[in-house]
Order: sequence, then structure tokens, then C-alpha cells
Amino acid sequence: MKKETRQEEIVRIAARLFKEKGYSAVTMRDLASEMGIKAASLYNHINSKQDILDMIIITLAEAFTEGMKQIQSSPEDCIGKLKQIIELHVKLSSQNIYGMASLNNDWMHLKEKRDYYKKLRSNYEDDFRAILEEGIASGEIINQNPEVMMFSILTTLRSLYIWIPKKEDLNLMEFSTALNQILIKGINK
Amino acid sequence: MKKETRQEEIVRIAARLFKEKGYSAVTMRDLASEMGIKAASLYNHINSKQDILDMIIITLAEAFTEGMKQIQSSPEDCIGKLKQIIELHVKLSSQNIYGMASLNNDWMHLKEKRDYYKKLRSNYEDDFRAILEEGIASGEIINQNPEVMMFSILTTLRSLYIWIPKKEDLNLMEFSTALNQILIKGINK
DNA sequence: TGAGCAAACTAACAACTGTTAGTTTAATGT
DNA sequence: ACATTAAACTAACAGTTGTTAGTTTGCTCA
Repeated sequence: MKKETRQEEIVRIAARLFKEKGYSAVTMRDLASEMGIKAASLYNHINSKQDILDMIIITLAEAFTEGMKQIQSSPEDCIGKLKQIIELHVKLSSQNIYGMASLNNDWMHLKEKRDYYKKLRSNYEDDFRAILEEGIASGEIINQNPEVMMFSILTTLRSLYIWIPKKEDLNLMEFSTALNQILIKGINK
Repeated sequence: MKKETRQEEIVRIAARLFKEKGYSAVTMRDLASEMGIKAASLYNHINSKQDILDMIIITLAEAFTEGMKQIQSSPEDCIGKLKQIIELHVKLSSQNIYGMASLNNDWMHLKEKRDYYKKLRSNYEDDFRAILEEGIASGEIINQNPEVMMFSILTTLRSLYIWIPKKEDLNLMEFSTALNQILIKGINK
């Protein structure tokens, strides 16, 4: 486990502030103050405020893309793949609670990287939808609108970062299992 | 149908801009330009930028509170009440797509009204949770963690504003029914 | 016609924004 | 002991922010 660089520390603290107030409301002076230094000193380690946001969001978006690639190539059936997707979201969200907030709420403040991000996201959704459609075709899952199913599951998974920190005693594996039960099998007896 | 006041028009346009860029990133000059006037002129109709946000969020939060009160006093069983909750969210979200974005993403920029908003929200969640617990007790719904169930359903419902505008041909009643099926009964056969 | 008034305007403000240039500090390795 | 260097500092910039004060415009109705 190699030591965190000063730049990584800045990005980590920035992500926390971005989660609390949003990218636009966080000033470089806020960030510097949280680091215990002056705003100008930040620029010894990063190029711009924009760069910080880019790093937070793109790193995470690529991690989701990579995770989806692995799931696609797994031998599991559709329900099994959905379970893996849930586990992927629980894992990445719990490892990067603050970054997930930027990913969800501040992606529109990307500039050059914005189109790239949107491409990654829409590819991810296409892959997700394809898994559902495959499940419908094979009779594994109900013949409902796959768009609405994906919407329902994906918005829940994208909001995990809000809930995970509230449950300090949360067992991630148990949480993942409960989510799987609820999202796949529903809640009624 | 009485005509919209100039103030209501400003609040409506502001909500749209807040959805696109977030409260902090929208300037009074942006808003004025969208209204076709100068920034200073806005102040003939509103007291402050803060006031606009307050109006958008509190109006909606109170509408949800009111809706929940009605559902509580209905004679339906637990599953029936959940169905009504889904319909409430579909209705309020589709009527106020832009405001829902502020409610979800910009409530932290409230000032004096922030505690009031948080109170409304936590009361709403308490009422929601009580319905689920009642359903568990009566055996209507599965004996899973009610917190996780509520989280899953509520985050989906809170994100409706993202999806509704994408489906221009969306039939709200059909959408509501599909959501009900998926959230309550799950997606597997 | 002209008084009243809602709603626009211009001009300006003090504070705050991201960022730069140049300088000082303190620890490191030779 | 000294040169190097990472990382802090001070000072300043040009542009943007929400907002106020005072003025002008143009419609409504007596």
C-alpha cells in the first residue's frame, strides 16, 4: 500500500467538500482551508479546479465501465449478472462515497471530458439494458418494459452513496444480499 | 386558471436553470437573461436568490407532506398505500420536473428554511417506514429490513424527474402501473 | 389629458472567484 | 556544509457575484 501523494489527498478532500456543497459552491479557498494551507499552494499539486473534478468523475466512471466488462464476460445467467452488478455498485460506492456524489450531481460541470463521460454512461446503460433484454428473452425475468426496470434498479444503485454512510455498522455483504432480494424479487409475499 | 404572476414566472424559469446547472452555478444574470431582462430588474419581483430556492423547495416538500397525510388516512391496506405513494411521486414529479431537481440536489443551500425542510423530509420518511412496518407485521410484505426497502423504493421515486422528461410519449398512468409492479413484485418470474 | 404605478432600465458597490508570479521555508542527499 | 527541491507562503490580477439606489418607460383608468 503505497503512500498517498499530496495531489491524491487534495482530490480526496475535494470530493468530500463537493459532496457536501456541490462543485460550484466549493471555492479553492474552502478546499485550501480544509487542507490547512493557502489557496495558491494548491497549485503546486494540481492544475485547476476543473482538473480535480475531472479526476474524481472519470476515475469512477472508468471503474464502472471496467466492472461491467468483467460481468459481461462471466458465465452467469441474467439474474446472476444482475447480482454482480449490485455487488459492483455496493463495492465502488462504499469505497468512494464522496466521489459518487460528484458522479451523480456534478458531471454537468465537466468541460472537455463531458462528452467522454456521457459516452461511458450511455454505454454502461446499453450493456445493462442488454442483460435485462436477454433475461426477458430467456424467460428469466418478467416481460415488463426493460427501460423502466433498468431505471428503477439503476437509480437505487446510483443513490447508494447517500445511504451507506448513514449505517455505520453496515455489513456490506448483508446489505448487498438484502438489496438483491428486494430489487429482484420485490417486497411482497 | 388565473394567469401566472411575474414572480411565479421567475421562479419557474429559475427552477429549470437550477436543474440544468445547480443552484450555485446559476447567476442572477443567467436568470435575467433567460427572462429577457436585466439582473437588477428581477428585484422588482423577488427579494433574493435565496428566496427563489426557498419557494421552489418548500412548496414541493409541503406538497409531499400533504399527500402523505391523505394516504395515511385512507382505508387501503399497506400494499394499497404504497401504490398511492408511487402515484403521488409520479404526479408531483411530472407536474414539477425542475423543482424536483432542486429538492433532491440543492436543499443543502437552504439557510433559515433548511431545518424546516429536513424536518418535513424526516417526517415523511418516518411515515413511509411506518407503512412498511405495518405491512411486515400484518404479513402483507416480506420480513426484510424496512430501512433497505424504503431506501430502494424512495430513491427510485425521488429520481423520477430524471427519467420522465426523456420519455416524451410517456403515459403516466401506465408508467405508474409498471413502476408499481416492479417495485412491489420485483422483476423475476 | 394626466396621475399612478408596475416593471423595466443604468450605474455602481463591496465581496468573492480562480489563478499567476515570485519568494521563503525546511527537509534531503551528497 | 551546501545545493537541490518539494511545498508552503504573500501579493496581486481581472473577472464575476448578489444586490442597492435612483431613474425612465409605457400602460391603465379616472
